[in-house]
Amino acid sequence: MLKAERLQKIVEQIAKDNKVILDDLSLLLNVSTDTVRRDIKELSDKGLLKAVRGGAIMGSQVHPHFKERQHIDTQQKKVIAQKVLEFIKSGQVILANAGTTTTAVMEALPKDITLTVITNSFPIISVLEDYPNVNVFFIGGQLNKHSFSTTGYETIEAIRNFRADICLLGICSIDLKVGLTDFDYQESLVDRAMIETSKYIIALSTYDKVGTSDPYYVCAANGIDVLITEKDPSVADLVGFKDAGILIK
Amino acid sequence: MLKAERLQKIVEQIAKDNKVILDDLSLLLNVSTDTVRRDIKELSDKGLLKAVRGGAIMGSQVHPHFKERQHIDTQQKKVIAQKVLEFIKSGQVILANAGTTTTAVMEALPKDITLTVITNSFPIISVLEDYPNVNVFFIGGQLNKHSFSTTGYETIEAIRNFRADICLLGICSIDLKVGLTDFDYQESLVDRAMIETSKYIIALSTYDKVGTSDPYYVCAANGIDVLITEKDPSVADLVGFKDAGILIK
DNA sequence: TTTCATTTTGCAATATTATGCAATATATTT
DNA sequence: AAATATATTGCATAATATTGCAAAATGAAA
Repeated sequence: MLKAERLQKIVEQIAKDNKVILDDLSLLLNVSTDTVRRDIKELSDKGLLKAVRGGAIMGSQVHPHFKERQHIDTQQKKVIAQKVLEFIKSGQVILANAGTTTTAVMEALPKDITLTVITNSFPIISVLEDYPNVNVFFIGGQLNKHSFSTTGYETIEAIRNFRADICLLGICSIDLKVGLTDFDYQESLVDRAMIETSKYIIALSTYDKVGTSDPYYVCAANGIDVLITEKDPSVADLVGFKDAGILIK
Repeated sequence: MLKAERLQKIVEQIAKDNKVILDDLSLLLNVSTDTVRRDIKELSDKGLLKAVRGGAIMGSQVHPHFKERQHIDTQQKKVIAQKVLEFIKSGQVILANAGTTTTAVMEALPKDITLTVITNSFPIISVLEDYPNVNVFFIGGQLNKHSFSTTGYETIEAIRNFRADICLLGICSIDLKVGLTDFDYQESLVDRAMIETSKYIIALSTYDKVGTSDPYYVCAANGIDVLITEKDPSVADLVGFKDAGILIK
């Protein structure tokens, strides 16, 4: 049986019974429990179900579409998320922009952490739902159906009413000379506003975005305090940022 | 049975009966009371219920979580949604509050309709994503994890910046003498603000909420223009509203 | 085809988690 | 205070998860 078939059957089962059990699937699909476990993990990463000990159950029915687009570069983003955690302390006020990387960071937070998170990202909201001690403030505005976030005048104005300890900035492009840039004008404005109102800027970028640029300027490279990628800080392309006074992780 | 299933069932029970008893659960779920106790502790840590001697009761919020409410009375809500459609014309500006009924209305909209929708409800956003001609404005504010909506000062202020043609108001309780009331103070304030800034108020209520009341006042019964339930307008309990000048559908 | 790289899969060793039991402690009722 | 019910703790066992690894399968390029 093809792997794709297996995944399909698992999804079908879940739709039918609201749950699947590891051993049952192993028997039904004629593969080891290890494989089933890996399959479930994969589907879980795509947000199609929720992996639990011993099997899987239906994930959140409320916003399934938010999660479906997050399955790109999952591994790198998880590495970045782990690196971010050392900067986040209980009780802080965190401003987070919209993006799959910032969402991955939220997913990596310990379930009992106490924080205030301010964001304009709907996927982040759906993650933080399950964090009882995280106080969430959502920034309103015009819905952007591509980024699943709000933008526009009201969004910018609302951001200016906050002072955050940390700004978590998932970014489109970063280049030592050009600085941070975005391919969406409205989002670049949001990023700017977030940077201006935060004490400490942590930029999150997968390594392939380093050295690239987009049409809309956000800020100079040294406008950020930390740059986090999934690679080791000693990688050649990153040392330039270090020399510019940016902490590389 | 999976542990995750057990936890779900406990939460369901609590939502239904407002309480659970250790021994009952132990029997129902086929696990020792020790395990049930540990499950309850876990859920209690997440804030989903309050552990007490001998079992558990509902936490601070009296009403069940949106995820659970979403699946009750679905049929009635669909009937209501269909009735609402005749009031909604292309090009209008609609203000919608948070609730499973208003969400059901959005789901019933024709996919190609042109509208502007202003809301503080996250589930409505996730529905309207798929409507290419619906311009959506989200009202920011403090996240309320039970209703999946925003409330608070900023929310109220933002609402006041709009003028809507129609206000779709999913309601908690309505009584001819007491008027509209809500069980959540913050949401009652949002409802008030929405009513004040809209030209035409359509209240949506399943029939079982007619004649009931909650602690927080929203507006007088005749403060609304239309009342829509799943029942026929000729039903005895509804004619009183008709006499008060409210259109019943 | 053959070769090489990548992905998939199963296995084994190890770590983690879940569960029931029993001993002890604490609360509640009589 | 005594009796009863419920909680807490530590522990042993079983179930499940994770990790690294090697064999097999698959796919792409020569």
